[in-house]
Amino acid sequence: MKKVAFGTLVKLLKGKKHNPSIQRSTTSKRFIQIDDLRNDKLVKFTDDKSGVEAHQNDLLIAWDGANAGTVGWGLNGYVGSTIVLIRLKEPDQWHTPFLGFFLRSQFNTLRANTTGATIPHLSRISLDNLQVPDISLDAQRQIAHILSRAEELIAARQQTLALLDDFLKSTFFDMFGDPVNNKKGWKVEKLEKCLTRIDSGWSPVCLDEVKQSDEEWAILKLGAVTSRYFKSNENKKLPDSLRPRPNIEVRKNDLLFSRKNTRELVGACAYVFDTPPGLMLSDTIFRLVHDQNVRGQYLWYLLNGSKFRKSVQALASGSAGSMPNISKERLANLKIPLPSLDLQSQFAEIVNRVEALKAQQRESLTELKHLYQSLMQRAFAGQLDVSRVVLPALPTAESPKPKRTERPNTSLKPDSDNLPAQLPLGWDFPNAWQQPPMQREQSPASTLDNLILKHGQGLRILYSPVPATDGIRDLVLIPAHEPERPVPTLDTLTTVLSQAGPVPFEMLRRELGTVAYTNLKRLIFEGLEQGEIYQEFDDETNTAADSLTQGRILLTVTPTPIT
DNA sequence: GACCTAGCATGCGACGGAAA
DNA sequence: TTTCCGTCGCATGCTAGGTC
Repeated sequence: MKKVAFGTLVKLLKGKKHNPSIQRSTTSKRFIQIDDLRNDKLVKFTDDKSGVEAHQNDLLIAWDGANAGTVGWGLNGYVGSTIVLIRLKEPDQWHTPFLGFFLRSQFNTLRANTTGATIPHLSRISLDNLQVPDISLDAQRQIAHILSRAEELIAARQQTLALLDDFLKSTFFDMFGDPVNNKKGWKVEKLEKCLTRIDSGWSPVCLDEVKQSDEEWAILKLGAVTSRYFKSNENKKLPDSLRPRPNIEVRKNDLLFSRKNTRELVGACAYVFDTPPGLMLSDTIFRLVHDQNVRGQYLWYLLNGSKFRKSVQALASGSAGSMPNISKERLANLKIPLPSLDLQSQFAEIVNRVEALKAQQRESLTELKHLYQSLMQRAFAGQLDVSRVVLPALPTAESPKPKRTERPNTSLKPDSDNLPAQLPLGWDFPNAWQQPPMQREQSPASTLDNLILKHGQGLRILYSPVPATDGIRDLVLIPAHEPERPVPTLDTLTTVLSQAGPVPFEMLRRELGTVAYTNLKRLIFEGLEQGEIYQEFDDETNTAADSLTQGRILLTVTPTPIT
C-alpha cells in the first residue's frame, strides 16, 4: 500500500488562551479546550476574537499534558492553549475523519516520542513522519464510516450503563421518596439500630502490585470504594512476611464505606455483588454489618444518594481540610429513614436484576473496545475489505432535507449490535401493571397515560433523525407488532399523541404517576439502547442531558406516521 | 513554534499518636 | 498490643503562561 507522510498533507496552527465570557452574547463564539476533544459536557464561550478558529474540516490534537495525543474533529470555535489545529492542505483529497481515526490509531507512537521533563509534549517531527495510507477518497470515507459506527456502539453501551444507574436512582426516589424531607413518613432510626457492628480494617505496608491469584492476599485501596462501585482490582498485595487476617476479608454482599477522603468523596459506599477471595479491608474502609431489619442494597442507595450524601458528608471532621474523616461513633449516630422491609426487599430485587444487566453491558463494552482497536489496526494496515460498505448519501445543496420520520439507516449494523436487549419486553417493574391508574382530570398527558397503560407494551418509540426545532428531536410512538399484545390503530394513536404536544419528562412523571412513567422509561431505555433515541444538548446550561428524570429532555410527540 | 516551569486541585498512601 | 483517628505530604492531572 502506498503511503504518504502526514506532515505533507497538513499545516499546524497553535491555539492560545481565551478568556471565557461570563455571559454568552449573540457575538460570543465557542472556544475549545482539551476536554472538549472528548465530550461536550462543558462548552465555553468567549468574546475574544483573536486567535485560531477551527472549522468542521479541521482536526484538533492535544499537544501538551497528560492527554497529549487526544484527537478531535468536527468542532467549530477558537482553539485554546495546549491544542494544535491541523488544517488539511487539500481538503478535496483527504477526508477529515479518516485522518482523525488514523491519528487515533497512532496514539501510542505519538506518546512514545514525546519530549519534556515533567509534562509530555508531542514531537512535531514524529507527527510529520507518520505514514498515512494513500487511498481513494471513497475508501477513506468507508473506513471512517465503519470506525464511526464502532465508536457509536461503544458510546451507546456507556450511555446504557449510565441510564441504568439513573433508572435505579429514580426507582429509589419513586419507592421511598426524598430521604431528606421524608415526606412518606418512614420511621427514622439511628444507623446503629440497624447495624450489628462496623468492622474496620488494617493498613500494613504492602507491595506496590496487585494480587494475581486467589491464593494471594491483598489489602483494598480506597479506590476500591471511591466510585461507589466495588473494584476488586484496586488492591495492594500483602508481603509474604505478614500473616493475613481472615476476619477482615471482604465477602459477597458486604457494604463497604470509605471513612476518609476529600470532602467530595468521603463516605462513598460500595456494595459487593461479587469478589475474589483474599481481599482485606484497609483501615480507611469500614464494613457496615447490618441486621435483618434493613437490606444492604437499600442502605447502599440511601447513603450514596445525592441528597442524603450531604448528611453523610456532614459527619466528616478533622483539621486537615483536604482530608476529612468520619468516625465510627458519628456514623453510628446518623439518622436514617427506615421503610418497611418488604419494600426494601422489592428494591433490593430490582437492584440485583439491574446490576446483572449492567454486568452484561460491561462485558459487552469490553468486547466492543477490543473490536474497535482491532478494526482500527486492520483498517490502516490495509487488511480491512471496505468495498461492500454502503455510505450514506452526502448532503448536497440540491438534496431535500430528510423527512422527519425517516428511519435510521441500520443496514451497516455489525453483529455485535445484536446483543441481548437490555430491558427486554416483559421486564417486570414493581407492580407496574397491577396498580390502578391515578384518578385525574383528562389532560393530554393523562390521555397519554391511559394509552400507555392500555397499550404500553405494544408500543415502541422511534426518533426522527432530524431535529425538528431548536435541536429537539421528535419522538414517535408506534405499535411494536407483537401479536400477543393489543395494538392500537395508528389513527387513534396519532390522534391522541398529537394532543400531547411537547412534554417535559419531569411533568410526565408528575402527570402520569409511577406506573405509566415507569413503562415510558422502559420504552425510552430500549430506544436509547438501540440507538433510536438520542439525548439532546441543553443550550442553557451548556451540558448534555444525562438523566431522564431531571426534566432536561423534552419528549415531543408528532402525529406523523412511520413509513 | 517548541519547550519548559509554576501553581493549583485532587486523590490517597504512609505513618504517628491517642485511646481502648 | 491493637484499633482508631487524624495529619502530612507525595503523585498525578491539568492549565496558564514565560522563555528561547
